[in-house]
Amino acid sequence: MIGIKRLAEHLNISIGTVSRALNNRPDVSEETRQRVLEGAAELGYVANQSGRSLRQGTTRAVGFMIESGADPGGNSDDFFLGVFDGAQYVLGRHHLDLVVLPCSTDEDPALYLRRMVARRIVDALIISATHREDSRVELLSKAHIPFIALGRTATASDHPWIDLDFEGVANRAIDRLVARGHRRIVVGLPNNDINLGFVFLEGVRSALRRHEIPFDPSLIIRVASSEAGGYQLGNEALVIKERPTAALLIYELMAIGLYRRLAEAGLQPGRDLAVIGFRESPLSKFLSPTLTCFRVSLRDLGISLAQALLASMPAYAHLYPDGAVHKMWPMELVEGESDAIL
Amino acid sequence: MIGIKRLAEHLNISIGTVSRALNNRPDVSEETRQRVLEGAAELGYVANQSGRSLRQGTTRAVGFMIESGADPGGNSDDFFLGVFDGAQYVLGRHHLDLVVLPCSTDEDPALYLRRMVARRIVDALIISATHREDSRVELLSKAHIPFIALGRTATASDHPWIDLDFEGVANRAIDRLVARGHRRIVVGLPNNDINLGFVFLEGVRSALRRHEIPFDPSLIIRVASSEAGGYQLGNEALVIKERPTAALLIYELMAIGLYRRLAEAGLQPGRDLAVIGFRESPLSKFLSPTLTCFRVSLRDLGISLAQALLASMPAYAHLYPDGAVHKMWPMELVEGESDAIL
DNA sequence: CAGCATCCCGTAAACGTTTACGACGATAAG
DNA sequence: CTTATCGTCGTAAACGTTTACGGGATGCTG
Repeated sequence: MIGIKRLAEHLNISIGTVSRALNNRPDVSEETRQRVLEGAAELGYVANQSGRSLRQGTTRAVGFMIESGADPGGNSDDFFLGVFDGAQYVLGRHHLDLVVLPCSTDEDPALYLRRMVARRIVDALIISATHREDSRVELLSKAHIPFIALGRTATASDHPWIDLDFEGVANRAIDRLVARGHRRIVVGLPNNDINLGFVFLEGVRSALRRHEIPFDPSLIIRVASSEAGGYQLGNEALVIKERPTAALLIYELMAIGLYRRLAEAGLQPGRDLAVIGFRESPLSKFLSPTLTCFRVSLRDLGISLAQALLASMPAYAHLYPDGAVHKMWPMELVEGESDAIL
Repeated sequence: MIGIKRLAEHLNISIGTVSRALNNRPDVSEETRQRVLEGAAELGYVANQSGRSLRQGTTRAVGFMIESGADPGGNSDDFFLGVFDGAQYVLGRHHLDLVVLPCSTDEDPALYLRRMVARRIVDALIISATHREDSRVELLSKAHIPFIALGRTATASDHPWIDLDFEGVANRAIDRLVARGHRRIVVGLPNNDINLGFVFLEGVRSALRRHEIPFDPSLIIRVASSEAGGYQLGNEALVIKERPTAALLIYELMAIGLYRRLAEAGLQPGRDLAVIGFRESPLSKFLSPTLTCFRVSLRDLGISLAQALLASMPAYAHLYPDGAVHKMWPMELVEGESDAIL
């Protein structure tokens, strides 16, 4: 593979000048710059990032960490692809590449991330699925590595984050169900310590308080964020004495499982049990009955994430003067047939 | 961030010795090696990959390219996560990291890949969704960059690839439908030049030939690999004179759309139209009626891909003496209710 | 005791960039 | 004519590693 040295002697120019020409520095004549660019194209020269990183202490790439192994199927993955798309759009304008870092199964995620930064694979990070107490945000903050979290932590500190407004949305969902006459509402939460579960629950409790409905802990059911979890939730919900009339599910996959369990019991969602699920997915409107849920505009979310990340990177902060962001991301109600009037 | 030099003077050892100790070279005493390891742990030293890459000409990472923007929702993405998981398992044993390279929307994929290798982001590549004529395999072959393709190309040459056995599976599906009395079978193919569409069609034609059923081009319908595409396929299928009695769909998302279109026409899949879809996804068994489809063990596929890739990398080839691989990946029938007897 | 092999370890070059610094010629100002 | 300014370019150091090479100490053999 050809380096800058070979390119320089091919053109009979010093390598310093070649470098300056390629990097659009001012102190090189327009004529030689053209020669250099043509020569580079001709020889197929592309800068070796190792050398560049070593000198500049910076790689032009940011990492996006997804949770792959941990919770398979937990998020139907149009989510990530949509967010990617937006983030990549913004980062691409700055010639930054976006690489995806899978969550290694047998390594501490925080250490893995530190390693990827120290190895100069990426300069900055987008992390998602933050847990209640998340070792990643602690380590990244302490190490002063630029990052943004999709999701808060319990001790939401001063690092930049954007979080889906699960609290607000839980409130609106409860309002809607109560307005339709429901008072016993079962709530499906994830059975791990992912933070949005707690946020969601908080929203439910505050809404119930507003409507002066006593909080019944037996209506809170924690299951896997999967179809199987939804099925199990159905199992547990059906044996609750004083049967609930509505269900609020934090993942749309749970809805599929719940639908199935209800069908087995000869019950029909939307008639025998009102169902509201988060988040809208490609499935939602092909379920029967169609699922009432909340939509988040994925691409815009990715764009905002990338912008907030850039704002927290010293080299780009001046372009995004709003500074590091703490933002609640709104979600929009999508009416389906699954939450009937009592 | 602390480098090897600081670590060396902290220990009063030369940096050469420190490097040798960390890399498990033989010519360093066991005692000093221990001291070095302890010191590294104490100071939190982790090798800078830029320096290492520059010296060795190698980064310990391989890239996995997915198609993100091009065909949104084309593959429901449990597919990629499953394959990842397997690939990462194998690569991790060799201390290789796996990074995902999204398919940039506004850049030629082949050039993008070349850039990622030249920039020393990755050493080798796994590419997927190969097209009929794929500029990526041409460029990567020519540049002697180690890679493996998930999917053949039209001019399937001597580069390593693993391909889902769409031809065999098309044969089995046709056999099954014919055995159940169907003779007019509509086939849903993707409307781009992704190679598996052609392979699939080839399988269909050979099966029809075996059963001495004339090939009717009007039964081949090319649509987007999405739910919307399936709906459109339904539109077109319903107006075919001499109505087909069965449908073979290359993507399971098409099945959802087709189901919907049939419902609107008052028809029921599995009774009025037999449906077989590829590939099994989390959805398949929650459709009603459940979808007959074919299963591929994703994790094993990822494992095989990684092994074949390693076999084609000079530094690892000796560990996988089977050499570069051309392999057809088997798929297993999952019986559902959607392909009725005529 | 000379000679030799062995075991460790230090020295320094090399990888491909970027960039501070200085040099050179040409032009403008005094 | 001298001096300052400016535009352009070459030189060389630096980034953090790895590794070929050589050298000193030690033990062994003859």
